[in-house]
Formats: sequence, C-alpha cells, structure tokens
Amino acid sequence: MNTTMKDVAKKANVSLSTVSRVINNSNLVSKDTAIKVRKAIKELDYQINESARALRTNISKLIGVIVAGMDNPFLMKVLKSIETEAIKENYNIIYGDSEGELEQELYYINMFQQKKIDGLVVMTAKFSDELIKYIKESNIPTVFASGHLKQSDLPSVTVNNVKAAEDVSEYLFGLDDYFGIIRGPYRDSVASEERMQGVINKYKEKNVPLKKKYISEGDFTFKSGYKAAKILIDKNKDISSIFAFNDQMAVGAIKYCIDNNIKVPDQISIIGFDDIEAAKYANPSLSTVYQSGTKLGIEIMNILLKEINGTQFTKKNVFIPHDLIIRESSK
Amino acid sequence: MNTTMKDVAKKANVSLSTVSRVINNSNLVSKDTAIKVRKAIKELDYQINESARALRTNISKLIGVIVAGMDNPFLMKVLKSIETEAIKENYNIIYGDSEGELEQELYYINMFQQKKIDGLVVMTAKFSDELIKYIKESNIPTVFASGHLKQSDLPSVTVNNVKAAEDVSEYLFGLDDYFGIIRGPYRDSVASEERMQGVINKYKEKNVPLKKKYISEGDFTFKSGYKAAKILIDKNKDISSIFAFNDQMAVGAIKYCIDNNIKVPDQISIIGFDDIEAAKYANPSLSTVYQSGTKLGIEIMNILLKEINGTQFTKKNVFIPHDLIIRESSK
DNA sequence: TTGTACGCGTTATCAG
DNA sequence: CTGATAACGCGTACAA
Repeated sequence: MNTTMKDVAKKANVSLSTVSRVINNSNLVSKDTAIKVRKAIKELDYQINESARALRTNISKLIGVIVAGMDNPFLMKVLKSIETEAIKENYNIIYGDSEGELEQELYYINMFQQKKIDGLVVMTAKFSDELIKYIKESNIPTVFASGHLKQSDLPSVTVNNVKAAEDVSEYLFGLDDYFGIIRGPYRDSVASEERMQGVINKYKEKNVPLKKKYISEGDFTFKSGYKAAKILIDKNKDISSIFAFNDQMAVGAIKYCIDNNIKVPDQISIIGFDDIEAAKYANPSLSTVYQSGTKLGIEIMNILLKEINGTQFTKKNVFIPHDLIIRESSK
Repeated sequence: MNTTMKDVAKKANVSLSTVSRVINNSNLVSKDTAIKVRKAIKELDYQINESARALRTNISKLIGVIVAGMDNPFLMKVLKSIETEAIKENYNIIYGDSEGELEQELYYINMFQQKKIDGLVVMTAKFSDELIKYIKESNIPTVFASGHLKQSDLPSVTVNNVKAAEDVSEYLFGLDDYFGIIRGPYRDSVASEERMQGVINKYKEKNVPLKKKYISEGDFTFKSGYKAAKILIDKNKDISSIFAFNDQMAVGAIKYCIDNNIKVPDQISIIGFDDIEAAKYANPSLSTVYQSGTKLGIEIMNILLKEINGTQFTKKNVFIPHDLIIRESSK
C-alpha cells in the first residue's frame, strides 16, 4: 500500500502532527526533528495524498479552464502558458472545450465544481448572461479572457480588440476607400464583436458607409475564411483589401485568392489577427495583429492567483499589448 | 457552506448510506426512496465532493497527460480528442508539457501521482529507460503514444511510423535517385527514429547509399525546417525532393525555397508528416502523411480505460491508419 | 431494503 | 516546540 504520514511518523519517532508541520513548512518545529522527519520521508519515498489534503482544506490545487475551440493555435499557446504559470504555484490545469456551447460550458463548470477547483479561466466565445450568473453564484474565483465584460465586475484580460481593429482599419484606409471584413460568428463571439466595433468606429470616423456587402462571416477556421473570401470578392468586384478576424481565416482567404489567380498583395491585401506561428511562414507571409499568448496566460494566472489568495488587485480589466505587423500579404 | 450528503439525508428523511446508494445507482434501494432522495438532491442543489470520494475510493477520475511540445497542432488535436473521450467516462485531464526534458517528465508524473491520477498518457519525445522504469514502478495504468516500445511490454498506440516513412520514400524514389531528409532531433525522438528507420529501409531496398549530407536535423518547428532546408540545398546542388518529418518543418522548408526563388514543386518536391489543418491551406498546399489525431486520441483512451478497469485487451501495440496525400508541393 | 459505525489521510485545535 | 484528538465528506461492511 501507499506510505502515509503515519508511517513517516512511526519511522521518525514523532507524532502525526509533527510530520504534517514539517511537510507544510511550519516554523513551529525544531531543526533537528525537521531533519529527522525529512529523512524518513525520503527513505519511505512518501508522497502527499492530495485527495485527503483537499478534503480537509477545501483546496484542490486544480484550476479549470474552459476554451471554445482547441484547434486554434493561439488558444493553445495561452493554454500552455497558463499551465506553465500554474505549475509554478503547484496548480494543475483541467480543461474542457465547450465548442462555444453554453450547455457544454455549464456542464464543465459543474464537473469542475465537484473536483473543487480553486479557480476558473473562461476563454469561451460568448459571455451569456446565464453563464455569468452561474459563475457568480458558484463563487469560484474566475478570470475571463476572450473579451471584456461591460455588464459585470468580473475580472478579464485580453488584447484591446477594439483598438487593435481600429489600428488595422486605419492602416487599410490608407490603401483604399474601403475594405472587406471576414468577421467571426454573428452575435456569438465577444472577440469578434469587439473587433467589429473597432472597424465600425473607423468607418464612422472616415465617414465611409459600412455596407453590408463588405462584411462576410466566418467561424475562425481556414475553410470558413476561404469561403468568406469568395463571397466578399464576388460581391465587391473592386475590393482591394480584406481584414480577417483571425489568422486562420486570413490564410484561408489567401488560399482562395491564389486558387483563383488573384495576386496577394498586388490585387488584394489581406490582414489577419493573432500572429500565430504559421503566419510568418505563410506564403505570402501574413500581415497580422500580433498579441502574445504567453503574456496573456501569464496575466490571466497573475490575476487569478491574486483572486484565489484574496490579495488585492487594482486593475480588474487588463489589456495585453498588440502590434500591427505588416508582412507580405498586404501593401 | 456546501451542502453534503448529510443535508440530503436529513431532508429526505433517510440515512447517509441510502443517499450514497442512490448517488451510486445501487439497486439496493427502493424506487420510492430513490425518488425521494433525488428530489432532495435537486432541491438542495447537492454536488458530489470528489475529494472526499477520491480519498475514500482511491479513484480520482483524473487522467494525466504528458506531452512534448504543445505548439504542435497535431498534438493538440490528440489532446482534444483524449479529453473528449475522457469526459464521456467522467474523467478530467490534467496535462504537462515536458518539452522533452526527462526531469520535467518525472516532475509531472510525481505531481500527478500526488493527485492520484487513475491513468497516464505519455506523448513525449523520448522513452528513456529511466522514464519507463519510473512509470512501471508507479503502477499507474499507462499508454504511450509517440512510438512503439520494443524494450517493454507497456501498451502503445501510434501511426506506423516505419511503414509511413517507407511509403513516402517509395514515392520519392519514383521522382529521383535520392531525396533529402529533414528529421527530428538526433537520438531524442522515437517518432523521428522510427521514421528514419523507414527511410533507411527504402534506401537499402533501392540499393542507394544514404549519404550523410542527405540528412539534416530539425526540431519539429517551422524555423528549424527553414534552416534545415537551407543546409540540405546548399550541400546537395542537384537535390530535387525533401521529406520533412512533420508538417511544420515542411512548411518552413517551402518558405525557404520560395524566399530563394526555388520553385516548389517544379525544382523541389516537399513532403511533410501529420497533415495538420494548415497543410491543406499552405501555398503550395502540402503533400504529407495523413494521420488522424482524433482517432489516435480515441484509441489511446480506449486502451487506457481498459487498463484502468482491468478489462482484458488483446493488442498491446496498436497502429492507427495513415495515408500518403499528394498535394501541390510535390510532383 | 435500510441504517449504524468505521476509516480513508490530512489538517487544525487545543493542551501540555 | 510537540502530541492527542477531532473533524473534512464519503463508501462499505455489517447488522437489523
């Protein structure tokens, strides 16, 4: 059977409580006994039983992460970064891909609750009222990381989607009188909604009517970008630039152009979002909005850990930096 | 405070054990009481405390997964698939990225042990003796999924790397007298080792000396593929085809060619491995070896769950299908 | 079919 | 500084 604290106590000739103290680095224990106990621990190869500890302390050292779409390389970078940060504080990550379905999200959260997660990260597409209500009532420390929550006081950290989209728009307005947009799913993605807002702002600022036919909808996949590009180009014969709301759709759009003998960027400039690794190696290499998944993960965990530990933190809504990177796919 | 079985018992006017029986779907309970109890559970919104249950049963409903390099989209597909399968049986996944470092792997396994994982999936680069010994001694049901273990009787599931590489080689020998290879890290990746074996087999079969200068080393990243292609092309002026051991390196290689005005596939054919989503949308689209990350995940969990449940399973070493897909990047 | 009582391995409280 | 002892919430013999 597994060796327990009891065995260690016996071996070291001390009481259970002393062993516990040593393990938890209490200073209420003399150096000598501590050494003695540590020796016993090593000799018996004793391992903490986290289940028992969790039962007793109500601390599971588990953090739940809900994402919408693990096929997104950018999200994976975030997921990796979160794990890296978590492990430093001895937390493990459990995750679930909701595919953007509320039902799935609720299901996962419920499951996570049973596992007594200490914290929750929500990187889902949509912040529905029901989801937010459920999370609030659960009382689990939570960080949102797809967009900002205006209607709520829950902490969030993301890139400044509005500003970033404005930057892209500004750039594209320098190329032509209008540009096409490949956005994310309608009414279903905060990130997409926010980026759209940035586009709308710039169109207004430039006094250009944002016609419906300038906008096409994708679902953040290569394929949808390919299709959306076709629609956009068919509808707007003179279109000369496209802003896709993520890199995959942008690459899909490029592919459509190439398949149809449309030169990128000579005839059409294409700009993406995220700057996934593949963007640099696309052909032509992809102009895009850089944001650091690693930084995002670090910031998420930073806030979450403060919440968990009850530490005060000033900024509830944090932006990570972004940067418009012009490569070969745009003039 | 959280509601416990005790509260439910009180509310339903039954004993603790009865509640427990209802929760665990024991048939040692009358229909009427079961209904009564379920009603109380609902009314109180009772949630199982998995920590307590885990302590009692020694079953955590947690499965640990160790991967080497989460930046690999193919691995992510597997990770997602594993989770999807796991959740069906009420397991959650905890994961760690070892970056191929033994020390990290041991660290994670140790941590996972403390969390009392019910099973372990190892998708690391190298199966070192130390790692295998450690895992064996841990007695945790384990499945390996990067390559096959000749020296051990632990279950594994992967694509048939040797055969797949032979297929690619056969194809490339139909194009020219020899081809270049961008392999994975030397002595450090089973998958790479196995694919290399396939190449070696074919070179032998064709009676072509496999010169050292035909082989260049990468580390499965875009960048390393780019660099490796340069080396290969510099060393072999007349080279006309390259087999890269994964898609990222292949795309990196394509990029190098394009940057240097080498036409793909007219001057050089390039073939990758994995068939990640981006392969289809690369430009030119990438010829590659298709394997299903989803299927891999399903098979991994299939075997692992059998191990966990003590069910007999016949095949210890399972191959998932592969398929050579010729797209635009090769003649 | 139901209830009682014990123990899983820890941590926390209290007394010494 | 150290040691007894009582929880934490659940599952399971055993008894009824």
